[in-house]
Amino acid sequence: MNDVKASPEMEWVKSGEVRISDLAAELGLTKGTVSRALNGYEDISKKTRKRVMEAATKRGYVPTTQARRLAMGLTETIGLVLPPMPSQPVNTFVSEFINSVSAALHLHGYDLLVHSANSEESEVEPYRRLVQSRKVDGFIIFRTNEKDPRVNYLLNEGFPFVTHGRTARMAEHDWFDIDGEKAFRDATSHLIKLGHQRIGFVGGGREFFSAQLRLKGFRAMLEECCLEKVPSLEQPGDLTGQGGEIAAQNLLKQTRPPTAILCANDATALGVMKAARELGFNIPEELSVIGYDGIALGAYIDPPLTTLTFSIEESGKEMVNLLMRRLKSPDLPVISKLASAILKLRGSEGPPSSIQNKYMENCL
Amino acid sequence: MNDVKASPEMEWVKSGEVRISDLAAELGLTKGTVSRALNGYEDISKKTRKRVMEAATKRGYVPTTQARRLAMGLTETIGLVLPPMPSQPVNTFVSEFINSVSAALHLHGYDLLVHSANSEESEVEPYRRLVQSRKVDGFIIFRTNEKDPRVNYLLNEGFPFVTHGRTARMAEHDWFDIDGEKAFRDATSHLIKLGHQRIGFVGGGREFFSAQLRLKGFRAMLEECCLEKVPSLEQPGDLTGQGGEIAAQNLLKQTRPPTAILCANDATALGVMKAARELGFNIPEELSVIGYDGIALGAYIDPPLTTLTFSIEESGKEMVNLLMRRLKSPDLPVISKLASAILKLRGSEGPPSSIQNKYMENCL
DNA sequence: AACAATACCGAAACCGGTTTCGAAATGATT
DNA sequence: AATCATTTCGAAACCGGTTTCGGTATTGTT
Repeated sequence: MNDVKASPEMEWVKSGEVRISDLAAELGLTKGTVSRALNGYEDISKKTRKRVMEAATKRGYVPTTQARRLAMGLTETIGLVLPPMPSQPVNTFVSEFINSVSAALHLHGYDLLVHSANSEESEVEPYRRLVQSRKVDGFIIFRTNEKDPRVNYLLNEGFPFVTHGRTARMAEHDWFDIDGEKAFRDATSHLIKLGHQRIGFVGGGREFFSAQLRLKGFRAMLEECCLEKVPSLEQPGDLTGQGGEIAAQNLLKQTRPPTAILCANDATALGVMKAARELGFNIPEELSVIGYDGIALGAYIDPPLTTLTFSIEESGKEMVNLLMRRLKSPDLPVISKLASAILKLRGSEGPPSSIQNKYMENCL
Repeated sequence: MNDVKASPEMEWVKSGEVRISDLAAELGLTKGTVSRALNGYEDISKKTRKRVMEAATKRGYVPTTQARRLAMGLTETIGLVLPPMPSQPVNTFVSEFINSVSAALHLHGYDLLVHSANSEESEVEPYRRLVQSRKVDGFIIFRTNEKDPRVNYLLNEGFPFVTHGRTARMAEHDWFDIDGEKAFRDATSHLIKLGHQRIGFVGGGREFFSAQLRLKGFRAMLEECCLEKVPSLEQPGDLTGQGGEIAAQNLLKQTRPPTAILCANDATALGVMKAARELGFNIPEELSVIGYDGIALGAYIDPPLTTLTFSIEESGKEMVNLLMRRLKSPDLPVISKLASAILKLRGSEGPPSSIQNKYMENCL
């Protein structure tokens, strides 16, 4: 509580108007001595240290960040570049992620610099600028692609960073990810146990590594349960609601539509549900839908969206931990952390309708 | 296109390894001269300037930001503190807002520092820290309260900032806001023209100035259309889905429930719709619902949510413009900008059912 | 009491830029 | 060719801190 008392006689003290040289002059010391006193050097007598610290708090001295950082040769700042936003209906992830990253960084005395990507220029340009102008010490990267130019650039530069999501070069950099493969194995298994035999999948573009892994988990569980892989039931998407709509139409207009659809994310799932409604499919009676992301809003739609959820706060924290470790000792071997998503049942899935079930039995 | 050619012979040049003194030495000049040459001072001959600039681009020289800022006595950084997030289902506003603010700042050569608020400490503490350590030149504040401690603190300090939303002291600071009053006049008028006579309202807490203004618009239009103000039809909320649910239950369990409900934001509207479904009200046949925020996701639910929408991108841009103006000339009179929201009809509203309508006529 | 060891602080360099001031070189003027 | 005005650049201070190094003053040892 270094609050300046608001006594009437005391004129208002503007914050941060006092410099280290002012303090030094006032105390009859040199600024070097003041600096060492405040930073806990051992070669300062307890008496002077006390004198200095008291004067510092009394005068409300706070070192100028820019100067300190210049002298120490670091920025204590981490960069986060927002990928250009295609009209994604549900960007709740981004703000929560920023929030948790920022909070975690703060614990280490670091700041978060948020930069937006200009969609007209190269994807790596913002990174290049931030590196060259030495505005940041490291990066937090999310929404990785399998072959990610940002990762390539930073690896080439030898610049510290951590990704949220794996990449083709994941052996060369620290990363944090959600085990989407396992998540989709779980979700697929859940549907199969409910009795579903024809399960559709709406993925993300080939460029999204995580979406590929989710597809992989889906396929793996199908195979494990001896269900044949039907190519027409695997539809590509783009992780948006619109993409979900289109994919759902492709799936549901087939002569033998699936009784359940797994979606690579919640936005896609919302699009799928919309298309399903419009085509007259009741959810979950005639069609089960499961998403991925755990957006809170999924609980408010009808029926509430069953989804795979994970802790964004944990993601942020873990990534910051990885990055801080890397900054402290750049030569440590790369490490990674895989967290798991859990299936949050909310009601958009259920057993397939008996009619379809019988139909299926006849076919097999 | 200052890209380093990736010719095989050329060894990879790490970015930002060359300092201004290196350049100066290489050119046989002093760093002062190099600095002035690069910054377009008139007292440098065209020949030397050309020589310097060529050497700079060739060697990939980019001035170290920290040093430049220290020397020039500014941070070129704007702070944005994320308010502690209550479990708001739809935070899409925040990320879009950050994105647009960041992009706009970048055009002016400014960076965006995002800080998260620790809910355990005072609301102004993050601001105080950023001001005292001189990490930012100004602030972007959003989600203002009528009596806002952050605004009080910064006004007291004489520190530049712009708010998104009005406050009790709006005459003393620059602000940008959406005309929520007019927006709710429009929405109310729309419902009345559809034939609604009993219209419910779910607001935000008293602390949210903007929510109060929306209520004001609602009341004004009721009065203008000679509809009596029914206190029980005005329910408080907290701008969350849960708050919407509770408020809707209070409204719909009344003996004469409203035929339409206006909500202070979309999150609330989603909660209202959920509660309405659970109580057996069909939307929009038996109950019209209108929200505010224009979240894209509203288009994917059933029925699609009619809402008042505005451009977040414009908000960000305008606020940055106001702030830049303030930084450039601190003594200019305060100005403000009011943008308008437009009613986006998507289907969650319609004429009241005839039965209720007749019932109303009897009563009047 | 003389000497070595230690505690404590001042002086100065440094981080990497910007900006002011003055001097030297150049050009123009008569 | 001498004088004055300009052009052009070097020197140095400065921004506000941190850190190294060395010199006193003090303490401890015999």
